[in-house]
Amino acid sequence: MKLSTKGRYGVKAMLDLAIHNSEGHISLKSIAERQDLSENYLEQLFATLRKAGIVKSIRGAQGGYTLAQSPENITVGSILRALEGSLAPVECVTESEPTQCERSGACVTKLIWERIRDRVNEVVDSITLEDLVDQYRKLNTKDEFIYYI
Amino acid sequence: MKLSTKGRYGVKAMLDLAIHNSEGHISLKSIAERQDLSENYLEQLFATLRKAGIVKSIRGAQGGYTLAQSPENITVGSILRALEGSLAPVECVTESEPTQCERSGACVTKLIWERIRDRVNEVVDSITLEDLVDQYRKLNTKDEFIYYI
DNA sequence: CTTAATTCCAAGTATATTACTAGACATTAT
DNA sequence: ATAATGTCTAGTAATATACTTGGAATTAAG
Repeated sequence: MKLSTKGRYGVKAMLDLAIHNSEGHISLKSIAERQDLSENYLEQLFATLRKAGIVKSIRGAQGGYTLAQSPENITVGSILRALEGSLAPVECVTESEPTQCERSGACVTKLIWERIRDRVNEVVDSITLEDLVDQYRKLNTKDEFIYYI
Repeated sequence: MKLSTKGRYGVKAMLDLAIHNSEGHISLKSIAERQDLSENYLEQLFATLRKAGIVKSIRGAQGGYTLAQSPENITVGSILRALEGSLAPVECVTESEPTQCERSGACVTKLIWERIRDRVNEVVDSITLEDLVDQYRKLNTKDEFIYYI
């Protein structure tokens, strides 16, 4: 039941981007350096995020990425689902195209997996990038800048 | 964020065992046949469940397994955590021995992972084998026996 | 116009994990 | 004595993860 690095790095990188959102285009290189992540690997994650309409890119020198929507409209859930796929704990309760077994109509354990799926989605869909930026600013006051993400 | 087959098969097999709990010792062979699982693989899962004190075994011919506690005292959470380890979505918020990074004291994303962990635990700890057996009996009335798990 | 900085794209790869299988041994009811 | 079980350890094929590599396309700045 672990998230992969895609989800973890993705949220971290998106929070970094949100924190610097007012500064124009942000390069992956700068995000990778600040967050100590592989730039090449981040490229793949941001390709996915771009296709999901969560970030916008500008190519060329001085190019980079910006949020495609304002931070209060980007949820952790949308980031995680873009990068990880459905957060359902088993295939058969995936929201979109569940691959149902022949017993799915009256499966007892399925009820457990659905409840887990729904609670997880509730949590991640209730937290926006704005919430995280606010938390970040509370923890990182200007006089003791420590940059925790 | 997927469960492995350990967790899925484990809950399935434990529900099967709970359903047949009144019939004495249940062999892995019979569980494997009814649930269409590998008997050898189930052995490994039940070795773990036995060490966790969730099932008891009787060796020799006509031996098998029984629940170590009554069904209302065995939660899905205890089964899943025995087989999968912590259900936390990332290592750093594992309940017992979290491997903390140097930033953990004031990490923003950590708050997300803790909330997911807590909601998942709430769900699985609130569902007992008795609940599942009840559900099962409702879905599988005697006159239309279909044995869905 | 050239260069450097960037995104974009497609493959390749080492490592780890998963989901088993295989086989030998120990125990016990019949 | 035998057959039916659980117990234990090791091996293994397939898959997924977490990247790396290399090159092409784009564009701001000098």
